[in-house]
Amino acid sequence: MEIINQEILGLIRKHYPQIAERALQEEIARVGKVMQFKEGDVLMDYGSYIKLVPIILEGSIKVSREDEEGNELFLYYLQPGETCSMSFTCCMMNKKSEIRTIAEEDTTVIGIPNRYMDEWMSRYQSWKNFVMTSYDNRMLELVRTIDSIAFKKMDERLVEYLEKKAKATGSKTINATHQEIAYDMNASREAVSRLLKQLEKEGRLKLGRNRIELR
Amino acid sequence: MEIINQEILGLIRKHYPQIAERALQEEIARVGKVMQFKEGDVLMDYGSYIKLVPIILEGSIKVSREDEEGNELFLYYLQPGETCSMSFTCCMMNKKSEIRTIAEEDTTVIGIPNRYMDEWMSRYQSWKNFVMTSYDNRMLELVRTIDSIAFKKMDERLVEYLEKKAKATGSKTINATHQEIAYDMNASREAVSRLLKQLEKEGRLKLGRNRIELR
DNA sequence: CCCCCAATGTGACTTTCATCACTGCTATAT
DNA sequence: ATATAGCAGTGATGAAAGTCACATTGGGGG
Repeated sequence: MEIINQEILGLIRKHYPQIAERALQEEIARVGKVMQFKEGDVLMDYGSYIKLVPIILEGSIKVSREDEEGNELFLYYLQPGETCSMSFTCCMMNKKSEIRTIAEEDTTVIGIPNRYMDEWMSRYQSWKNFVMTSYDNRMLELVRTIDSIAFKKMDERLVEYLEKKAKATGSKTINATHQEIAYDMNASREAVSRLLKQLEKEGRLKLGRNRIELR
Repeated sequence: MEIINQEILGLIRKHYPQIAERALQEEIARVGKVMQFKEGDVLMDYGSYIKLVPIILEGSIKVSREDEEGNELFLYYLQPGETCSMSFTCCMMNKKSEIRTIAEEDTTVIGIPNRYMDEWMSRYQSWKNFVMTSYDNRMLELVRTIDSIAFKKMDERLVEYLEKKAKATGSKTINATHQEIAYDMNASREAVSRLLKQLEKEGRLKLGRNRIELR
């Protein structure tokens, strides 16, 4: 007999109030596999198959996309209370991953084996709602990403990027090189550097080596 | 007592083989409201609320996004056998629409009142799978749209656009002005004209007034 | 403490595309 | 048949951002 991990149960209750059924909470704590990732760890890469859907308990996960030539583009962050919608069907239909997920900071997730995904959909109202809402939130996030790259100039996009990154890590200080930011935005390092300098002149942030302090 | 529309039932069986349960097929035909749209009709606009989820039987629907300043961007087409995932939660949670959908050609859809959406999810395995797969396909489509605008230049994007449009209408001849194409791509008319001319020089298409013939 | 190297800053030039201003074409309604 | 309005072609110019080349800087390891 498996023992319910009380700590996990507490984290689920804290971050997933929308998962109301006690029986479901307990089932998640019982069958879910707790996984810890260090900053920079790759959870999922292009073309990889996954068997567990990650439900995020602590930390944050960066989701990005890469084309054939290796150009990369940051899509969005996943935070506690969220899950990777891309994984659902990936899991359920045994499809290859279309995205890459990397731990933005030290992160704890609970992996749900895919057979439960499906079973719970029929059995628990709140699980079904959770899954549906997750899909919808991700769609909306993707549409906002499209807005950004289709309608906005680099300076606006950069500000958005920095704000999202700050929010994801919960700190006004961002640790990243201009080159890393440029990769995420699919831009050139020089352009990012010049725009950051401009933002510093406007007093909106302060630059340091490997460090950006937002106001 | 309502009568099952045999024609609708036939169309459902034809375009939605994945909806296997006979009882579900019949229920769709019974409670669904058949709606006809003419080319150019707006099914759903920004900020509008919808009460019916459209399941496409015939024709095709153009889905696009507009920003605050009125810049527009084509996202993807919906075809028979597909549904508007954006509508699910829009419907179920009474949210405003984030997108605009326009009939690309004369189109027949069957509208499912939202209370059934939810009920069927628990009751019919194939409906649940259909909904989940739809979400996933749309996500993938959005990611491909992102690839396009983030990684590709106008010429490639234009070719992709033309190919999608031809596929959606099932014809190698596209009826559209350069201005309309420019709107969809969030580009300038002149740029579209010049690139089309270039493609014509390369022998990849033939230009006419309001008309583009693909090879 | 100094060296080294990765990170950052900067100028010059190019490419892509938008914008503007105008010309010319073609279908159709009177 | 002609006027006209919407469509399409074209050149000039400019802005945004990429690319290349190189200078400068600052922090950690020897």
